[in-house]
Formats: sequence, structure tokens, C-alpha cells
Amino acid sequence: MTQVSAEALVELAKRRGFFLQSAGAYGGVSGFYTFGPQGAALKRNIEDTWRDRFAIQEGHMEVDAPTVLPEPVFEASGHLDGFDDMLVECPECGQSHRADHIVEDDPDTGIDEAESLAPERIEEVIAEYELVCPTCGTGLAGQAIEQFNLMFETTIGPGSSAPGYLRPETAQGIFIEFPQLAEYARNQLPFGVTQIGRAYRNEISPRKSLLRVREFSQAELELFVDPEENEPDLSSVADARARFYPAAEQDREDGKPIETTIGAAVEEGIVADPWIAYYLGVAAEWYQRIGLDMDRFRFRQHRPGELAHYSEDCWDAEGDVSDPGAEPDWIELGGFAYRADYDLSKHDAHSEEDFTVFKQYDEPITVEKATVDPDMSYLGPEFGGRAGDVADALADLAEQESDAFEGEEVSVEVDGESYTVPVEKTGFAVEEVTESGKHVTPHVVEPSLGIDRALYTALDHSYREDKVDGEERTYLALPPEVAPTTVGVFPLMDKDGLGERARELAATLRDDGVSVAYDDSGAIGRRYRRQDEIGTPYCVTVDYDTLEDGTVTIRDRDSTAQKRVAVDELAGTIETLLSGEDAFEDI
RNA sequence: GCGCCGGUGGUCUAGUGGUAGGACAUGAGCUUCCCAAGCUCAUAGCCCGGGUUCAAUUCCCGGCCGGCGCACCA
Repeated sequence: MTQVSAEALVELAKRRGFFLQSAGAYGGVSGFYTFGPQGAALKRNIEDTWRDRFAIQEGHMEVDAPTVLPEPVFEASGHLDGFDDMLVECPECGQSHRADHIVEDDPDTGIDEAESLAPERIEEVIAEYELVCPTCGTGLAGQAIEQFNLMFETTIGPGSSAPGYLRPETAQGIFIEFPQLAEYARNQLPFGVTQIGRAYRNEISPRKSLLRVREFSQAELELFVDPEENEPDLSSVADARARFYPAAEQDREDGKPIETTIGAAVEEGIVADPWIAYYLGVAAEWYQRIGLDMDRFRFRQHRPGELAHYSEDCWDAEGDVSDPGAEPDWIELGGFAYRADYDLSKHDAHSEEDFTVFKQYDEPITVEKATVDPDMSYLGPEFGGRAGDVADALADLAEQESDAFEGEEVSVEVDGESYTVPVEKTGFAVEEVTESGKHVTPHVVEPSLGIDRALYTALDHSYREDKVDGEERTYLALPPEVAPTTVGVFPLMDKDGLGERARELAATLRDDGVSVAYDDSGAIGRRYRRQDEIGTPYCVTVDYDTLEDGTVTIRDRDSTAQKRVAVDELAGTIETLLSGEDAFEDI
């Protein structure tokens, strides 16, 4: 198995049109990449296979939300606070540190949630407790806190009254439309919503070409489940094999990944949540399908410290993209999180919509329910403008603590003020009501995959070097399904009518929906090599025999072997090769 | 954002205080009956700005971009 250095891969990517740094004519811009012709085609094919597997095969809905959303969305999602890094620079050694972490790490401050504090407050705390630089011990009092928000900010419409942000993940676009999406799903759980789209993070320091960028594509599935009832059918992925690297193994000195099947991983408790396990299985098969080497792939469980506070269990898909001879370099390709009701509850609380679904009971049930029907002709004159709020408070109190209505009077608090109302004026009553169901906030299972990183890793893992007749050759062993071009069509020479015949053939194949590269330049070997280097799996050559008997040669990229096939059968042959029905040796 | 190193055609690279040479690739032509062959010709480059200088791609400063390390990666 050939390994390729990042340098060589990036060089090939630029030279052959997979990806290049954007805006080179203007000095380049860090963290932005343009996909060239091959890269755009490869990316589209990868996205198509993702769509096929995660949306179509699962029967889920695909949506397409805006990349710009208004500020309140990110207040609710927590990105506005969570993305605001407060950095403080040491005047002595020049090291930057997270100011909120320094505050949290000092037990004397008694603060363990500094992230939500204002920067001015952090500066005060640093001065007050004489906090020092963790690196060199110099006092940090008086140093300015620099704020850095990882979200790109913009304004919506003229003026600055409506701030908006480029989404840092595609998921929020799905969550905020949940009420309507649930309607489209006829309020039946479970249902899944997918989205493939761009997301933006204003990274401090983009690195490693495509692997850490400021604009990238994500493919996300949000599966909304009823936590009490829904369970996945694991049978379809039970045999999928992968390497699992549980948190416990990572903490051990000699810990290592465990290679097993999804079915066994669930049985042995390696993966606790069956939904997560299901999508690990689906994803493992998908990564293999787009060309990843499963020997350089693993699922790694988040260690307790890495877990987001809402997540009970989270696994990452990781790929090794190390240089030849180097230690493995694992990069995160995707995350699989059980997000519980975190997102929907947040939006339910912050917005005016209902982010629940109504779940009907098998049988209606009868419950005792305390209600109020306040006498507003009393409350109005008595409390003036607060009467409405008092009535609401009474209703809440009745629901939560009906005992409070047992005396002559009942008191409620509104904005810190206490209001006392005679019980007889509250219309308090306990009645039997029939409930046919209840509102539940669905839980979210979220497989979230980075398309750019998947593409990069697929290129990295499919890079090959070998020798053909003593000549060195570079090729990409991309799966035919995702290769940017499926077939190269060449005339052996562009004369004696071979060119016309080949062009006809190219047009026919294109008409059949095959992605074709036509090439009649220079020597035939050069044309083969060109296609090899962009991963074109098959090349078809029109030669003198074609004019005689209507057959062409078809050449296999990986083996460079050739076979003769009748022109009439070519489209069908290619189709069976693409579907995997036949191997090249079998045609 | 900090530190170190770097930036010459599409790619790889030589070189220089007097504006650049090669290889590969690309295009045209010749040749060629299946794997980067050969010949001829052609296209194409000193990251940007400022300074020093008669003159800067070269020296100095700043910026941009890249690599590595640190920090960051919700």
C-alpha cells in the first residue's frame, strides 16, 4: 500500500485540478479552497453517495437551509457565547491563553463557568486574584482581554440593527425548522432530516490545506427519536467491521483499538447507544465505499473531558493521513453524538414556537388537574396592569403546587413583588380531564460528517505508485463510483477516421449519462497516464480493429490490463463494472 | 495570535544589485498501430507594498501566503 506525503498530494491536487488555494491572484486567502474540475466532480460524487446512503436508503428528508441566520438563533444554540473565546496574552513570554480557563483553573476565584462572563469582569477577576501566566508565572493583571468569536458576523439588511452570522454548522438550520419539519413527517417519530451544505468558522489559524479551513461542507443527519420507544434495527449493519477505540483504551498505557463488528460492539457494550452504533455501521460502509482504507480508519470514543455537556456519548470517525514512514496522524472525519433533547429544548425556550410532538396514548387517560379561572373583574381593579401576569402566575402555581390553594388566600410572586389573592376569586378547581396523549421533546441522534476531509482522505488513501514496463506511474485507485471521470475515450491516432469514430463513441456514452473525458493528444501512453493520475477507472481506445469489427479496447486503471468489447455492449459493460456486478477480469 | 523557516512560469527547480535558465507539463506541427518515446516551434515566471540605490526578483522593513512548533479546534 503506497502512502503519500501531504506535500505530494497537495501538489497533485493543484496540478490536476482537485483543489487549490482560493484567490491566488490576490495573494491568496488563508483557509479557503476552490475545488477544481476534478475536485468538484469528486465532491459531488461523494455527496451523492452520502445522499444515497444517509437520506434515500433511510427514507429521510433532505432540506437546504440558509447559510446566514439571525443572531437569536445562535443565542439559543449557545454558539454566541460558546464561540466567544477570550484570550489574554502574557506580557513576558508572549503566550496567549484562554482567559476564561485561567479564571476557572484557579480554585480561589470560586468560578467554574467563566465563559459567559463579560470580558471586563474577567479582567477584574484576574486583577483581584492576581492570576498569573500558566507558562511562565508572570502576573496577568492589567492585560487586555482579546475577544475572538469564531463565527463570521454580518448584518442583515441596511443598518446594524439586525446582526446575523454565517452558520458554524449546518445543524441549526434543521433544528429551527423543526415545528414545520415535524408537520411534514406527520408528527410521527422517528424521522430524519438531512442536509449537505457549507458551514463557516473564522479559525484563528487554518492549517494543512483542506483539513482545517474557514469554509467547508458538512453532511449532517438529524434523527428525531422518541427516547422511550424508538430503537434501530441493527441487523443491516451488524456485520460491518471497524476498529473501535473506546475511552477506556485511550486512557490505558498500552491501550489499542478493538477490531470487531457493529453487532459485537453493541453486545459487548463497547458502543452503549444502539442508535450511535447503527450510524457507525452505516458510516463505516460509506467511508469504505468512497475509497478509504479501513486499515487507516477508526472510530474513537470521546473521553469524558471532551464530551459536550449535553452529550452522553460521542464517537468520532477518524482517518490517518500521515506521511510515509511517520507516526499515524489521525484527523477527525465526522462525529456521532447523542444530543438528547438539548437543541430542541433550547429553541423551544428561546423562540415562540413549540418544539415538541404530540404523542397519543394507546388509551386516553383520565387525570385530576388543578386549574384556575381568575375573576378578572376583581384582579383588574386590584392589581391594574399586573393583573394579567398575576393570573398567569396563578395558573402556573395551580399546576405545580395545588396545595397552595387550600387556605383562604394564595400568594404569587411577579417580578419579585408578592401579590395576595383570595382563593375564591381565583376560580380554583380540581377537575378530571381526559388526556389522549402528551407532548414530548424528541431526542436527537446526529451523525455529522465533513465532506472536505472525507474527500482529502479518500485521495490520500487511494494514491498509488507502481511501475508499468519499467516506467514509474502514479494513479488514484478511487472507487469507480466516485471517480471524477468514469471513462477516457481515445482514438489510437487522430487520423484515418479513428478520431471521428471515437468522438461518436464519446457522445454516445455521454448520452447514456457516463462521465467521459475525450483525449486525442500525443501518444496513447501519455493519455492513459493522465487519466490514471485523476483516478479515471476505465479507458476505451478506438483502433483500426474498431473500423473492421466494431470492437474497442477497454483498459483497467489499476491493473492496466485490456480487453476487447463490442462498441454496442460498451455502455452495458461499464454499467456492470460500476455497479460492482462484474469485476474487470470477468468481462 | 506568537516563534522559526520559506515564497522564481501550471508544477518542480537554478541563479542574480544591471529584470532570469533548465526540467516536467501545456499548445501547434512532424513522427508513432496501445502505456509519460523522438524532433521542431510556441505559450508562460521573480507574492504584494514601502525603503535604500542611478538601478531591487536579489538588501532592509511591513503585509499576504505556505510549512513546522505553541495556542486554538465550540
